[in-house]
Amino acid sequence: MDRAVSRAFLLLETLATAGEALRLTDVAEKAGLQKSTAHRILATLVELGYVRQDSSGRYGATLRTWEIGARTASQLPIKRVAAGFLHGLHRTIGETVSLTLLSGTDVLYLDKITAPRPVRFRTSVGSRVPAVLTASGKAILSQRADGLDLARRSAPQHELDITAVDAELNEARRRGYALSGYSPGVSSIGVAVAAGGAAPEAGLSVSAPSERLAGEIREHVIEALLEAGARMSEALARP
Amino acid sequence: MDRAVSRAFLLLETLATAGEALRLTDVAEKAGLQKSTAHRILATLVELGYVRQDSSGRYGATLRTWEIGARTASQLPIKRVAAGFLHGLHRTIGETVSLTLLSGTDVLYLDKITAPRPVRFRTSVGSRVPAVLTASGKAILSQRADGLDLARRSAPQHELDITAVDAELNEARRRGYALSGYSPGVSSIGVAVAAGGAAPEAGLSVSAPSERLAGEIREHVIEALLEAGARMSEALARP
DNA sequence: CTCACTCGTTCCGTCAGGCGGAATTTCGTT
DNA sequence: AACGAAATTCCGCCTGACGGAACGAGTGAG
Repeated sequence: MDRAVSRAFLLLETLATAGEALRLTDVAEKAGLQKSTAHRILATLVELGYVRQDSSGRYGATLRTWEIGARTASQLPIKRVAAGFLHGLHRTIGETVSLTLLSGTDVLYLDKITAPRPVRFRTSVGSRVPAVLTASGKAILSQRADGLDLARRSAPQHELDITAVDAELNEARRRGYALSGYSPGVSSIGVAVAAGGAAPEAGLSVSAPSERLAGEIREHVIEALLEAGARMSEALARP
Repeated sequence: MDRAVSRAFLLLETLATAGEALRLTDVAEKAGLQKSTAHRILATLVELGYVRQDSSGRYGATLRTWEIGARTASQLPIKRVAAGFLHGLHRTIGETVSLTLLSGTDVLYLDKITAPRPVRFRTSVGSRVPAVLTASGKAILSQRADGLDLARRSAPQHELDITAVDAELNEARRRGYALSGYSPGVSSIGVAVAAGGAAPEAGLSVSAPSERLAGEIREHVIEALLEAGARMSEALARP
């Protein structure tokens, strides 16, 4: 295991997470490296274009990482296939629609079309949330053999009642969709998407202020989601 | 300059660009590395979670890079500030609107809201296009002292007539916006955004099939863009 | 069924180059 | 000018990266 390589990525992640440019001393300390070591590796990263140094000497991540990451993401078949369905849902419903992907016990927000009437909740594309806390995540878990296990593994950190989660997943499996409201005042409805009979890994969800997802609108949204989920699963099955 | 580090990123970029999973032999060859060296570094990247190996042994980039890249991008002040203006433009115009950032002689697509009526041209978020070929890029160049130089530096690869470009940039500077149609059938209109009197680095643009950007609609779009550009520049000036 | 070929993986002797403590330079401050 | 703090460079030690070669697993042809 190449030490310099793992340290380089450690530094890069440190800078990307920091948000602001950091001084060498702080980067080194956060990463637990010797100053001279951090300096040498950072110089390499600067030369490669992944990091830049501002005029005051502070180090920050460039958009290079984002750029090559975007290349990976844009080539994902699931993202290509989903684009049309996301637009369709957004057009008929008019609220924020998201595409999520199961990643470990979390759900990763792969894509999103935000509502014209902006909602103040921040789950930006690229962010990671425990699957069991989200609507699409629950929908995915509900249709997987290891769903409850995945929920349990992220449970300790969130003081979940596993019995209640189990009941909720059963309910979701029965209905075909799942609900969530872990962010106060915001409701979500999610469905799972599976490629050709396999265990689902992706999900679609609609989020909006709770009052805008009530009554008959709610039924309408559920219907649209179920259809989009089914059609997208179908589209994924035959490449 | 840590050799292993630069090789690790070389391999990562190779995989991210490839789109499909690659065999060790091919990765090594594309990157110009010895098989055993590539193997060792790839094993490190797998351990770190940036690369994964499918059941047939092929290597592919994971979404890890995308994830930490997204973290960097989402923290960019310019992206936060632009979000509202992009939505505003999209709502009033109804066509695809983009946020671009000058990066060397290229323009980087930082964010985008695509039209409900989908247009078939692929400049996805994260992609890179020579600034002098795009509307927002020309708008940016037209307001920079080094604009013509930047255009010239990317010119040889694109057989540009520098005299014509110079004239076009002057025209754009005079009007405050720039046009483009390098993709046949698609027209774009772009304006520059500058933070507090400094040389502009960002741009806003509207793209649509040429026939939808004609006549009085066109005037309407230009007006909206000019106002959004000015207001956004203003918003960037006071942090 | 066997042979031949290819590709992934592992081994290992060599030595380049990563390591980090310390020295030096740079920068900002009083 | 002088001080302190931080960035950068230096340099001797020695680890761990390197890559050619050997090995093993898988595959297809005969």
